[in-house]
Amino acid sequence: MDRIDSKLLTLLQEDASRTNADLAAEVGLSPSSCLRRIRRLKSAGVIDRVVALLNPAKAGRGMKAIVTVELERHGEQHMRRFLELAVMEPAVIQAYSVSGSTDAVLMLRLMDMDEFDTFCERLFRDRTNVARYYTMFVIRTAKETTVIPL
Amino acid sequence: MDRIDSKLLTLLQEDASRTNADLAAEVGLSPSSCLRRIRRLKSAGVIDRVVALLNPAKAGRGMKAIVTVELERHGEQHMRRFLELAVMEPAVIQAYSVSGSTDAVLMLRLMDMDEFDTFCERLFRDRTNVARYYTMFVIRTAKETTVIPL
DNA sequence: CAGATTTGTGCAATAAAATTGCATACCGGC
DNA sequence: GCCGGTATGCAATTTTATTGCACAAATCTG
Repeated sequence: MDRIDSKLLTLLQEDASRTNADLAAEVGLSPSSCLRRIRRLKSAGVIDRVVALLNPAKAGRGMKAIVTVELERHGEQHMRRFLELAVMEPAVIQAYSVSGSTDAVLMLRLMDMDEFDTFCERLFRDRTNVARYYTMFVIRTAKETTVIPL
Repeated sequence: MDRIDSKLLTLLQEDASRTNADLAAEVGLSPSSCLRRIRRLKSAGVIDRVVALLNPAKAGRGMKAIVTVELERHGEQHMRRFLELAVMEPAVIQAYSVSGSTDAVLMLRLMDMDEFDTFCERLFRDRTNVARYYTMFVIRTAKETTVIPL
C-alpha cells in the first residue's frame, strides 16, 4: 500500500468506470502494471466490489429516514433477533447495533409515507421486542459519500 | 423503465464490473441493445455513477459512529453554516438535517478514538453553535448496502 | 384505422480496452 | 555486493465495447 495504491483507490472510489489506460496515465504507470495493482487490491479484499449508484429520487425512493430503536429486553440474543428482522426489509439500507442508551439504528430508503407506515407496523408491532423507536426524517442531505479517505 | 431496465439496474447495483455481453445474456438482449440501454440509464441520471467500494477495516477506517446534533440557535442560516463545516470533514461520510428534536445527524468513519477526539474538538467546540451532541458507536453492522430496491 | 414517425433490436464490422508472456529493473535482507 | 522475490514496461494477443445499418415494434396522428 504505497502512494500509488492510495491514489488508485482514491480515483476508483470516485469513478470506477474509467479505463485502465486512463488511470495508468494519471498515476504514472504503464497500463499493465496499473492493472496488476488493481487486481492485487481486489484479491486482497481492499477493494470489496464495484457497484453502480443510482439516483434515489429517479429510482423512486427519494424519502429517507433514520430510526433509533430501544429494545424491551436487551442482551445479545434479543438484539440479534431484532436485527435479523430488520435486515430482511428492503427499505433498510443500513442496520447497526450501537453503544449508548439506544440499542440499534436503522437507515431507511422509502418510496413514500405509506411504505413507512406499513414498515413500522411490521417491524415495531407487539412481540418484536421494541420498547420505543424514534424517527428522524431527512430534510436535507448535505453529504453522502462512499469514499473512505486514505 | 420497463422490466429489463429494472433488472439491469438491479444487476449493476450488485456488480458493475460484469461485462456487457454477460449482462445482455442474463436479461435476454443482444450486447448492442443492452449497452444502449445502460448508456440511456446513465445519461438520464438514473445511474448516477459507478464506484469502487473498499473494505473499511482494510482501508484503515474500521470504526464507525453516528452522531446526533442539537444546535444552540436554530433556523435555516445556522443549520446551513453547521452543515458546511461538517461536510468539510473527511471522516463525515453522511450528513443530514432532520426532523424531530434533533437537528442534524452525522455518520462518521474513523481510524481510531484519537481521530474522534480531535474531530469533536474541531466541530463541537464553542462558537460552532452546537448545544449538545450524542454519539453512538457502531458495535455491529448488520446491513450496509447501496442497493435501492426496484 | 392506415400511414408516418419514433424508438428499440440484432447482426456484423470496427475500434478500443484488457490481458498476458517475457525480459529487465528494483528492493530488502544478508 | 549478491540473491530471491517482486514490480515494471513493452508488444503481442485476446476480449470487450462500440458503431452503422437494416429491420421490427411501438406510438402518434389525422
